[in-house]
Amino acid sequence: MTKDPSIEDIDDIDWTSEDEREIEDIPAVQAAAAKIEASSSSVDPCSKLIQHFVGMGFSRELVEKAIEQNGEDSESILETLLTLSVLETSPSEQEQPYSSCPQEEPCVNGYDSSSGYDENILDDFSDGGSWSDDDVENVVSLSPKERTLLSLTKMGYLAEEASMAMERCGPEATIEELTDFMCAAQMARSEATYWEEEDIKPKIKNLSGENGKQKRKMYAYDMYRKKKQKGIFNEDVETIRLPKPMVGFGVPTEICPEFQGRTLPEQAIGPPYFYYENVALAPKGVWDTISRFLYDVEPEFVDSKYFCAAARKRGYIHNLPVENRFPLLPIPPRTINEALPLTKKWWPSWDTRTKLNCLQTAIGSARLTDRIRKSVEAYEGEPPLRIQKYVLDECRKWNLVWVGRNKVAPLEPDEFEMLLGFPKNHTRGGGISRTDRYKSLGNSFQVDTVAYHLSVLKDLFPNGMNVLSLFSGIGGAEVALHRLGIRLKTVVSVEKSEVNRNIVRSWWEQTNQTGTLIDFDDVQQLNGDRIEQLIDSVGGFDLVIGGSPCNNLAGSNRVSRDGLEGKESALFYDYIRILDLVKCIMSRYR
DNA sequence: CCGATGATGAATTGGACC
DNA sequence: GGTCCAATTCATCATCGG
Repeated sequence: MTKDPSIEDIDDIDWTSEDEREIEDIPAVQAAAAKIEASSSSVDPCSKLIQHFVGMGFSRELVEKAIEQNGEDSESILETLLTLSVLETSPSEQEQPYSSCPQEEPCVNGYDSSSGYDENILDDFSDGGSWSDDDVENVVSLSPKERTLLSLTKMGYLAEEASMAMERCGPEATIEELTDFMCAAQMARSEATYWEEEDIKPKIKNLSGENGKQKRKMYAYDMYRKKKQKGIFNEDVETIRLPKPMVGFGVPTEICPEFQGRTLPEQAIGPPYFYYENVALAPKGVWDTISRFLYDVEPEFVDSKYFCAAARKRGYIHNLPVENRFPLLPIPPRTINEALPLTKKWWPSWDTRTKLNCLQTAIGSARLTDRIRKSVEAYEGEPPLRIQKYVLDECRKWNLVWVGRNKVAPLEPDEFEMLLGFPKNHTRGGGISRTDRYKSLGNSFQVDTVAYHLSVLKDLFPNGMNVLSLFSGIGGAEVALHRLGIRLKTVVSVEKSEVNRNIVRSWWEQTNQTGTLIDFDDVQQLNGDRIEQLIDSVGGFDLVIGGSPCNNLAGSNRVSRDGLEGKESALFYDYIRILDLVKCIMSRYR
């Protein structure tokens, strides 16, 4: 192995300390909310108005001042309050005065997976949440605009920012549209080379116009900027585009031009390293949201057809270096022909497939393969184009391969394993049914693809790694690291399915691991205390890796493709919750 | 109860064409 | 621009037989 210049100084890994940003991002409104005094029993006509705004989280002094200036026009009072509260938190002591994305909420507050997003916030309010009971009735009496504003400030946005966004996006805008806008605004601001505290407003105003002439690489920023240029009022919000070809920051086989490194957003830089995965073809806007919550890191979209004989279009968001990657050896067969040599003999010339489609959780039925056999059998030589098209369409849809004269069949579970880069029989036996094997494999990583991305860790951690593996499934991440020759010191694995946990456990025991495997069955068990305790005992995590459930995102789901807020896919918010906790706790240790 | 099976489209994107 | 066509997709559910 060639000596890489970066190997020598492992201690110099450029982790920027995060110590500075502990609690500075608490918006003024929240700070004010913390010191709400008991409501006065006074009966003067202003008191109701005062209570009204105090209920929103503004301090009493501020409210009185605002009323003094504006009389009883609640609209203008609100404007004044917003301005005043911004002034109260002078940005002078803040390195990033306008940090606004929700994930920057200080970890002392922890994360509530059911909140932190959209209208769930409002539900939290009616439950009391972190607000005192006295506020509840005030909150209920708020106008829709004020409720929205309150939601946003509770999410961690500055009141002025939220107000600005509401102004721009119009009265009908949803919370998501508003957070989108503010995130875009934050990105635009982060472009500014210098930050002058006295011209906050001009900078914000500048958002709608053109900003910054400096040339940069083609990143998400540009897409957000394009979105803004097209006009924020447009219904169609521009989403993150999938690259074509789908090779991410590079694959070993294809020559990938025009990519020369990337610069990560400051907040994305570890420790720990993190690696998040999900389906590339998610409903509109999903990847924008995911990216936003993962520190605005641009997703790396890769199709595993560049690594094996089956397609697998996935998005990966990670903060790993992208230089000097290397593939797992041996290089797996790259065509159907090479991967399944026995099919070659029966493969008709008019079936031009060289790659399989995505390996999914369900397989084609026997009845279907029978229909196909009959329709092809009816002809001596080549069937007519109409039949060819029918057969090919079904073969593509169900990933069928030719296993005999006029006979197609779905792939076997061990062929799934091989194509996905797992050892043979990885999911076999030990009490797992055939149906469950398909399901577990269909939901897994393609090991070669993930390993290629993780390969940069080998030189960074010559003594091994501590890994926090969320939604582990059948252990794709663990297998990838192991096959890279990276020692696994401690793996904390979270996986709901018992059969999957058994698979990983028995793999662990069969591969002579020298480390420790700790598993949990529920992400909810990983609260702040538990994570702190784990970090204490293992000495910190080097990598947080996982792909959260895709069932509510995947195209094959005809029943509940509900997006990121779907029942299972919403567990994404547990990923970021846990990642954020790890990040915060680790930063304290340094 | 468990495991296997078969029926069940829509969303999204890109390209060709007008 | 708009419109059509083609391709693709880490799935869910009721049901049936053991």
